[in-house]
Amino acid sequence: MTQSERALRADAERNRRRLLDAAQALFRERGLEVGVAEIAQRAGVGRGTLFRNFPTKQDLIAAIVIERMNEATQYGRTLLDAPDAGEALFGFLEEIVGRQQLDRCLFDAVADTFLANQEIRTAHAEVVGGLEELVTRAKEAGAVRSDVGAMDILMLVKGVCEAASALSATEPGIVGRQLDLVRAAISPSGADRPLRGRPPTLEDVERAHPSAPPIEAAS
Amino acid sequence: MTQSERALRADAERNRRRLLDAAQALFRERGLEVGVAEIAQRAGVGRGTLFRNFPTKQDLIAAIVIERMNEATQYGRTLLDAPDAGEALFGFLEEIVGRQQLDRCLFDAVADTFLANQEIRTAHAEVVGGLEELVTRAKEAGAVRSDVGAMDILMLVKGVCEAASALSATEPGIVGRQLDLVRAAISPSGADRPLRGRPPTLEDVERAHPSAPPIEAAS
Amino acid sequence: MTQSERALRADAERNRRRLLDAAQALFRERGLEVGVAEIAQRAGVGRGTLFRNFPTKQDLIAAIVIERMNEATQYGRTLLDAPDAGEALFGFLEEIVGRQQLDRCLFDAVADTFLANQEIRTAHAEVVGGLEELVTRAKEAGAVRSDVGAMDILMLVKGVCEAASALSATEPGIVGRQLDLVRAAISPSGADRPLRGRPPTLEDVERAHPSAPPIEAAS
Amino acid sequence: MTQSERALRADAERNRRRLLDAAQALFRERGLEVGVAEIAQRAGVGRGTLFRNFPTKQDLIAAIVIERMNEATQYGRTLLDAPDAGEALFGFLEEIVGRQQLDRCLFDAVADTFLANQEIRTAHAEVVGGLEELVTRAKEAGAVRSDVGAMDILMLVKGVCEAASALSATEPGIVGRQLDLVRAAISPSGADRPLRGRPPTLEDVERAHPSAPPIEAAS
DNA sequence: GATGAATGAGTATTCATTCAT
DNA sequence: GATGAATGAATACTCATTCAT
Repeated sequence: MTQSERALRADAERNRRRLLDAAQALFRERGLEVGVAEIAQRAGVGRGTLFRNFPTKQDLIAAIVIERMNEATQYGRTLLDAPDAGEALFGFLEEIVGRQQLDRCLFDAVADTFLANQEIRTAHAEVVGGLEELVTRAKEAGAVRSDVGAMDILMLVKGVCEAASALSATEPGIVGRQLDLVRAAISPSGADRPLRGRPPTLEDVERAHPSAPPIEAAS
Repeated sequence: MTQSERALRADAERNRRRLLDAAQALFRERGLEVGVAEIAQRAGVGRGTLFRNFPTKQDLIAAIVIERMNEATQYGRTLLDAPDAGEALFGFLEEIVGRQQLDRCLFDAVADTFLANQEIRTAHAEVVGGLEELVTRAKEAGAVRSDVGAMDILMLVKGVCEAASALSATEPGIVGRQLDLVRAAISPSGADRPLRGRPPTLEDVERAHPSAPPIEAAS
Repeated sequence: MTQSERALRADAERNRRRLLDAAQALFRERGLEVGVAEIAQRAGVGRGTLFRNFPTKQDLIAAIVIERMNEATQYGRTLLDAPDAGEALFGFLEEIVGRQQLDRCLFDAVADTFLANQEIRTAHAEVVGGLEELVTRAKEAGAVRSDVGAMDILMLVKGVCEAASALSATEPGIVGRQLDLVRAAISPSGADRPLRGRPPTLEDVERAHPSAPPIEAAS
Repeated sequence: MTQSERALRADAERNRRRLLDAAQALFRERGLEVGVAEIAQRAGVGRGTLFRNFPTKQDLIAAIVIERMNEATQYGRTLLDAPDAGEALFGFLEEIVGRQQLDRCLFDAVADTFLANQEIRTAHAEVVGGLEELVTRAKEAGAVRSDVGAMDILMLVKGVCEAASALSATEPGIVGRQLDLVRAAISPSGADRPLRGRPPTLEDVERAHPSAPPIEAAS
C-alpha cells in the first residue's frame, strides 16, 4: 500500500513539476496570455490534471512566483557567510535582477494581486528578510549608507528589473551599469545629502495591497 | 459646402477629443480592461465612430500616450531657462514620475509594443531629447556626474515610477525619497567609482524593440 | 434617420424573434441542455447576437416563459365574456395545460428561480389574476364550489400538466380525463366534505420563493 | 478463503450502503448537481468504488429511487388489512406525497428515463399494484367512485407532489388541502358527471416511455 | 477490491472589430 | 460621417468516467 501510494504520489508530483515547467517556459516565451490548454498539452497531461493541481490559472502563476522567490531566499542565505558583505549584497541584487528578467511577466501579473495571496506574502517576506540581513551586514562593513533600508533598495532594484527587461536582450551590460548606479545611490559617499522621509518597511508595502487580511487569505 | 465641411471637421475633432478624454478617464479609473463599448458610450459617440478615429484599441491607447509624452516634452522646454540647472532636472524628473503614475496602465500597455509605433517613437525621442538638454546643463552646472547619460537617468526614473505606482497611494512620500536616491546615484560625489559600460543611447533602446520599421532600419 | 433607425430596429427585432423561436423549438425537442451555440446557429445569427439580446441563457429562458404566460393571460381575457362561466373556466384550464405541455422544460427550469425574476413574477401574477376572475364568475354561476381558490385550482392543474407531459404523447385523452377529475374536485357537489386549511393565495406562492425582494429583483 | 470472501462481501455491502446514504443525503440537501466526487468523499470511499457499485451516476440515482419505491410498496402492504379501506387509501396517498417531497429531485431526474430502466419499471409496477389493491378495496367500501383507476389517482397525486414541493416549506398545510381535493375528485359523490376516456393503465404509462426494452416490446 | 489521479469533451460568456443602414 | 447591431474566435473551468497502481 505504502509503496503504491508513494508511486502514485511520485507520478502526481512529476506531473506537477511538468506543469510548472511547461507553464514557466510558455510564460517566458509568450507571456501570460497563453491558454491553460496549451500549457497542459506542453506538459503532456490532460486539462483536468492541470486543474487538479492548480484550481485556477492564478494559482499556477502564484506557484511559479513562489518557487522563484524561495530560490532567491535560498541564494540570499548562501551569501550570509561571504567575507565581503558589500559584495555579497551587490551580488545578491545582480542575481535577483537576472532571475526576475526571465519571469518578468509573472511578477507583473501578480503585481496587483501580489500580496493578497498569503503564500506569496510569506515568500516575499522571506526574501525581504534575507535582504535585510545582507543590508545590515553591508552597512556594518561600511559599504552602504546607514539611512537606507532594505525596501528602499528593493524598490530601486525592481526599477532596474523593469529597465533591464526592456533592454537586456540587446544591451546585456545595462544591468550591471544600472546596478552600479544603485550602488552609487546607496553608497556612504552619497550620504552627504539626506533622504526625504523614512525607510519604507515591508509593512508599508503590504499595507499598500488592499485585499489581504492575513487570516482569510486562504480562499 | 466649405462651411459644412468645416462644421463636420469641427464635429469630428470634438468627437476625437471626447474619445480621448473618456478613454483616459476610464483607463485611469479601472485600467486598460475597460471595453471600447464603454469608452464610446462615455464619450457619447457610437462604437463605429471610435473605430473611425482609432482603428484599434491600441491606437487609442497610443494616442493618449503620445499626448502625455508631448506634454512632458513641453514641460521640459519650460525648464530650459531655469536658473538652477540641477533643480530644473530634478524637478523635471519628479514631474514625469507624477504624471506617469496617473496613467500607469497606459505605459504598461505600450511597453512591449512601445517603439514599434513610429509616432510613439517620435514623441519618445522628443522627451529624451529634452531630457538630454536638461542633463547636459545640469552636468555643466556640476549637479550631475559626467559619466551618466540621459537614458541612464530615464531608466532609473522608470523604475521609480514602478515603485511609486505600487506604494504612492499609501506612502506618498516614497516618490521623493526614491528620487533622492536617484539624485545620489547621479551626483558627482558618487562618481569616485566608475560605472560599467557606456551610457545607453536612445538608439539602444529603440533597437531593443523588435518591430522597428523595416524601411529605416538600413540607416 | 428615423427610417434607418426603424430599419435597424426591425432587423434587430427579427433577430430577437428568431432567437426566441429557435430556442423554443430546440428546448422543446431536446430540453434545456441544448447549448447557446446551437440556438444561435439555428436562429441564423452569431453567438454574440444572442448574448446582446439575452445576456444570459436564463434570460432567454425567462423571456420565453414570459411570452407564454402573457399569451395565457390574453387567452384568459377573451373568456371573460363567455356566456357559460363554468365552461369558460374549464376551457381555460384545458388550454393552459395544452400550452404548458409544449414547453414543459422551460417551466421546470424556472421553477426554482421562478419568482425571483420580477418580470416573471409580474407575468405570473397576471395569469393568476385572470384565473381569479374566471373562478369568481364560475362560482357565481354555481359551477365551482365556493371554498376553493384560484391557486387551489392552479396547483391541481399544474399537477395535470405534469401527468400530461408524461403521457399525452401516447394517450392524448389523458388530459381531458384528468381535467374531468379536477372538475369533480372543485364542483359544488363535492363540497359536502370541507377542505382543510384555507385557500392559498398568490402571496403564499410568491413567499415560498426565497430570493425576491421586489425592488432589488432587477439584477 | 470463504471467510475472507465473506468479509469482502460484507465490506462491499457496507460500501454500497454508505454510498446510497451519502448520495441520498447530499441529493436532498443540494439537489442532483452534487458531484460524484463529493458523494464518494462523504461515503468515505474512493471514487472508483462508487463506479464499481454504480457504473453511472444515473445508476446511483436509480438505485435510490428503487429503494424508495420498494419502501412505498412495503408501506402499502401494511395498509391492506386496515379496517377502513377508504382511510387506508387516503393515508397511503398522504404518505407517498410526504415521501416524494423529500427526494423530489430524484424523481425529477428519472422522470424522463423513468421506465427505460427495467428495475425501476418493476419497482414502479409493484407500487402501482399495491395501490390498485387499495383502490379496489376503497371502491368496495364505497369510498371511491368506481370509474377511476389507480393510475388516475396516481397521476393526481403526482401533481400534488409537484405543488407540495413548491409550497410545503412555507405552507405545510397545503398538502392536506390538495389531498382533500383529490378525495373530492374521486369520491362517489362526484360521479354524477362521467369522466372522459377510460382509466389509464400501467401499460399506458410504460408505453409512453420511448426506450422500453426492445425484446419484450412484442408481447 | 479499492483507490484517486488523470482525462478531455463540453459550456457560457466576453469583446475587439466590421459593416449594413 | 455616424451609428450600433452583428460577429465569432477565444478562454477558463467542470465533472462524469476510466485506469494504472
